[in-house]
Amino acid sequence: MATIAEVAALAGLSTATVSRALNGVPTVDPELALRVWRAAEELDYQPHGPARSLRRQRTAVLALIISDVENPFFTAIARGVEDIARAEGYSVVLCNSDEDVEKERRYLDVAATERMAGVIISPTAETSRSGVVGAADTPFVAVDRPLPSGNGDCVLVDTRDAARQATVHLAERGYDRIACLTGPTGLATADDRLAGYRDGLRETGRQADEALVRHSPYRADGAHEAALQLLDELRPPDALLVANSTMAIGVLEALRERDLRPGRDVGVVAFDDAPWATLVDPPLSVVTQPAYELGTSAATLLLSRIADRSRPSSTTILGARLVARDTSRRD
Amino acid sequence: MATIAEVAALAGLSTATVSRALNGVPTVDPELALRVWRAAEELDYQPHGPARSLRRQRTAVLALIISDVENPFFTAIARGVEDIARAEGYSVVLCNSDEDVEKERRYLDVAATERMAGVIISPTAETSRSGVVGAADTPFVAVDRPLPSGNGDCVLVDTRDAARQATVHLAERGYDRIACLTGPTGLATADDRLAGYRDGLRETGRQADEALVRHSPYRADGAHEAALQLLDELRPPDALLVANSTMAIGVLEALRERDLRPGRDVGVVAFDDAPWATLVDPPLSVVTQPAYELGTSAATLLLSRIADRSRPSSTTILGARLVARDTSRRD
DNA sequence: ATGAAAGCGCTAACAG
DNA sequence: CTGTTAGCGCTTTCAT
Repeated sequence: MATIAEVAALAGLSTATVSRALNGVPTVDPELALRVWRAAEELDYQPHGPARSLRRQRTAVLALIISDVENPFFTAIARGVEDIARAEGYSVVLCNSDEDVEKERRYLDVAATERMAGVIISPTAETSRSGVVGAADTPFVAVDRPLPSGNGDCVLVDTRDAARQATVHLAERGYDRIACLTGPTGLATADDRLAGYRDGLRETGRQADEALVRHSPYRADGAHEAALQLLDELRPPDALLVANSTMAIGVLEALRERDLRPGRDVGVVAFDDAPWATLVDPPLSVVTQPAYELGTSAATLLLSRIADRSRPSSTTILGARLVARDTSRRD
Repeated sequence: MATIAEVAALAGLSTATVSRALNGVPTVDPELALRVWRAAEELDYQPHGPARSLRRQRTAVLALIISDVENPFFTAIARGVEDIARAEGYSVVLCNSDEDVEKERRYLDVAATERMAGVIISPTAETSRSGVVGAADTPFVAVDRPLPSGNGDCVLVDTRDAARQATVHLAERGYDRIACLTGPTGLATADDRLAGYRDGLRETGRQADEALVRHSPYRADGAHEAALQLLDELRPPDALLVANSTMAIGVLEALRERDLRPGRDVGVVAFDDAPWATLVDPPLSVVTQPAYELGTSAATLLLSRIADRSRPSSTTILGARLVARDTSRRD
């Protein structure tokens, strides 16, 4: 592939002028600039990114590390991040940690090695233990879940309050034995939703009953099994608060297997307004989170941190909204 | 951040030895290697990727350019690619072209500029016009859709035959006026599915009727509108072949708005076995594509091309399978 | 087995 | 406004 030196030779100019022309430095004689452009075109010149990064000591790429590419919640975040980033001239690379500390660690390493400009990460449960992120000096912001250490920039959802609202809503709709199916202990969102559930129980004068709480990975199969267990108890719940939409799939399947109709037999509210939520029968009541805005806020925050690494760290908390549909209705 | 020179100084060795030790060259004295490792550890040394890439003239990152991160079909491909790539020591960066030639072009540029080792792309409808990919000399393979030019490595699904099967299936189940809701003209998968639909009509002795064909973007809203149009015709269809699962969402919504029950009133078969397909009422009949295998095959193919750029180009075609559930059943 | 030194392609002082 | 030149951090001959 052509180098800047070849372009310079063809244009009969120095590499410095070529570099300047190509980078749009305004002091270049327009006529020479034209010659440069033509020569570059002619040779099908492509700048050499690694060389440029080496020289400039910075890159224009951001890493976004999420735990599940297949979850619409995270892909919506990705869109938000992308939109902001590209407007500012950054590229975004999406990394899928799969809720696995090892993969996460590996991507963090790649980000450091490639000297990426910054990283937005939705930390896995155990990121905490290894202070990974804090160590590297790549700017970063946590999204959806704070770092265990609790410091650094982050943008979160007030998921605890949303869980509380959802629980109160179920209680008001006449459900009495409300269970909670949440994610793995240690994952902030899972813990918060559980806490909000307990807040809701307390608020409606209900006794917390540990037999009604189940943890499972944020996946359909785990939730399916957990739901089955719950439903097969001697005193099964009459309503379920489910911590994400992937889990909701497993839960709805379990209900069907037990011939229980959501809403009429067992109330259900799940986090995340998946595209299919209105298509299932009956339409699923959900807590909808501002995923896209989570992405735009995180990206904006990261860019300001990149611009000023000494700025005090900040936490943004966005609200979530209950969308009551028919799985939280008895009739 | 520490450089290799600092590590060398601390270890009391030359940078050459440090480089060798760090890269596991076997001729290094084990004791010196140990000293190197310790010094690197001590300084929290992170190799400088751009410098390494510049010197080595290659990188270990692959780009995967897909048209919709929110579509489970593509994210499944991504998983396949990732699994193969990481096993071979490559990282994968996911790029979302959003079915937009401009974004696609931009990512292709990034891949070229960053001298990525290769790219796997699901080309947008118009990639054809601009011979973009062929131009760059980054190795690439097309996945899911061939390049317009038709040359180069690719791995596809026999989607035309799958569409034919699905159409015949609908006919056999007693549906008579079968419509086809496909993607934009020019997108290979959209065209192929339409062609297969026509094959199926012919095979079952039916007349193709252009009034029963609709094109829309591969999105829920477009499909929703197109379905509504179709259903509001004087002689509406009694069955719908839908070209992907995102569109299926729009179609099912349209059906509900017109108070039509899938299966009983209007037969439906959609491409892609989305996670929610069994949850809707009644469970959705689908054509399931081997998305994950598409990803692994594409990655394997790309790696062999990287290893041997002169190898003859190849085309892999994987089969798809009809999964008949209840939306293609009258009773 | 180790070290010295060149050079990958680019940008940014600096000089003119 | 343009050219000369140094050097970013690393790997890899080439000597030793």
